[in-house]
Amino acid sequence: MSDHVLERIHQRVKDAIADAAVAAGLVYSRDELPPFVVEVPKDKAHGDLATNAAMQLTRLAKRNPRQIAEAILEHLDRNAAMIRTAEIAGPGFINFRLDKSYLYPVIGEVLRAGEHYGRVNVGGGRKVQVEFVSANPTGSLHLGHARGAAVGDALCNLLDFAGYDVTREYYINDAGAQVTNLAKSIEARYRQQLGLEAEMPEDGYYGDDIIEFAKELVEREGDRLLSLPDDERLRFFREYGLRREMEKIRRDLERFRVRFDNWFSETSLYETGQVEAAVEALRERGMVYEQDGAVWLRSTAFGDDKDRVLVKQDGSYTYLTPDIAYHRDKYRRGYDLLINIWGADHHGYIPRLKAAMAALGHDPDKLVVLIAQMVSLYRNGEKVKMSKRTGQAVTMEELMDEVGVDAIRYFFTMRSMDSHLDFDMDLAVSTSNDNPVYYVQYAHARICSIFRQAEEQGIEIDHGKADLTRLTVEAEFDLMRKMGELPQEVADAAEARAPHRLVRYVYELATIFHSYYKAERVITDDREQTAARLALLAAVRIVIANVLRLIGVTAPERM
RNA sequence: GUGCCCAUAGCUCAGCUGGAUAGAGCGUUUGACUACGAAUCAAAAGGUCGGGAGUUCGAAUCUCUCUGGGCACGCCA
Repeated sequence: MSDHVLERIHQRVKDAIADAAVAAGLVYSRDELPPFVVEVPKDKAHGDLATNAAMQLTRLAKRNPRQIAEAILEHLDRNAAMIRTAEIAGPGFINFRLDKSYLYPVIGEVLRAGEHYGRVNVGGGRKVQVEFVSANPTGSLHLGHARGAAVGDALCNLLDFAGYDVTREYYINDAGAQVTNLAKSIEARYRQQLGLEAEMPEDGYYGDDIIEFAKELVEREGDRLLSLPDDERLRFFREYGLRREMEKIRRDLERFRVRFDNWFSETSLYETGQVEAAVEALRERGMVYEQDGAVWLRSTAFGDDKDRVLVKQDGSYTYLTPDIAYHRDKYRRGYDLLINIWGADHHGYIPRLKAAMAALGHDPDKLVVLIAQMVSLYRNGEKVKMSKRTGQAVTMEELMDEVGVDAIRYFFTMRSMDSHLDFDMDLAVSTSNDNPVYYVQYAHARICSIFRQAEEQGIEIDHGKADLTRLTVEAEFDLMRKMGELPQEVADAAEARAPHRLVRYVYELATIFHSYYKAERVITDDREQTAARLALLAAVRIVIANVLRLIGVTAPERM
């Protein structure tokens, strides 16, 4: 039994239908009933609640849906669930109208729960780890990372709100060839800053950040580094580069309001011998073989299209091997669920990683990889090209400077991960009426404004005393119903791992509010009605603020 | 060639664990500021849900197939 108002009433209606179906002889017992839903119909003309029960029963009862619906209605106990009218519609839906007073308790529930309103426990305290962003420390975070950060953090907030025990993790690829490349890139830039001839390495990093680091080094160290022995110099650039890149990444993410619980270093896997141990573990399980001087993983035995090399001919590991060790470590840390958020360009990597986990004897279904599709940036109506070679890319920092964190997070969270996203700079920057971020925030600010007004007029605010039956306007019931749906919305969005649903929800709530605000005056001479309306809006304000918080957007009191 | 994602209004996208007349924003057109904030509201026009076949009481949603686009297919990372 749920402790949320709306779910309770849904359940009562559902029980009444089930009892009626038994009483009508459609089934012998409630256990035999096929699954059916009681939900708020999309079209308000269809009443407060509707059920597809009659349609679901067609096969079992061997009658047409409308006849079944009639039989159910004949035996329905309307008093049990505040049902005023029940009628058959369309192909066999039963539409219910309830005594509107069933919605009033929503307000009290929201006001009591406050910032916790909407919290549910579908997660049951299960431990879930979400790994996201995990950008290589070889350059600045850019647009794609920003999407991963926004969606990942919103998903974490959502899962937490849905009753999961969430850990946010960032995997730092601070070992491997790309870090050597970083060191060489910095060295080349350093020499260039000193006015020397220097070629960038083959797969060098061309970002402005690297040039900045080189300038810093010239200022601080002069040309001293040139005289260091080769290996020592490279190590210096490597460590300096890693440190500075990670500092910048942490700073950008902090500013983006994303905080990680763990920063997991790839290097640490080598230091603790876990990479070797992972290969050994696979070997013991008979999952590897040697061929052409390399060590191969039998990933085809677990659904991959080809076997994968773990140890190259030259004795070094492939990119996959430490990643296997890393995910093996995750499994061993005892999470119930592991979620990775990756960019679409890595999706081909999923089968081999899952195969490796299966080869280690882990349940591959515990690892869920969510793919966020690519982002295209538009500016002045034109697509902005991004190039790794020339270092041309819009960084997350520039984006935050130009657009602001609220707008970026809202825009990236509002779309499904599955869809390619066109990020329109001009729209996101605009403070005009076509920017949906402000639409929702404005609703919140407007409510705050009403309360400031009430305070100025010396109106006593005590929501507990308010007579809610003074709320009789249609839009008021719409607001209550919408607020009452939040717990279910959170549960559904969490189950679907779809934070963008929250954005949709809060936008719709804001729409109902704006419309209501325009049509009805809150503060009037009618003190009783004013008190009731203030109680309602206090609740709406809480719900908007809660959902905005989940998607990482602020709820300003004035704008 | 193979795999994954996508195709819904002029544009950008929801809706996809099957349900009623397919929705929203932008853009277009028409209205609303002498009352709590017009970053707002009211209304209109706009659709063969990429094509075809199948599954069933019912398909934008599930299956197959074709077309078109994106991304991947290394002893790179």
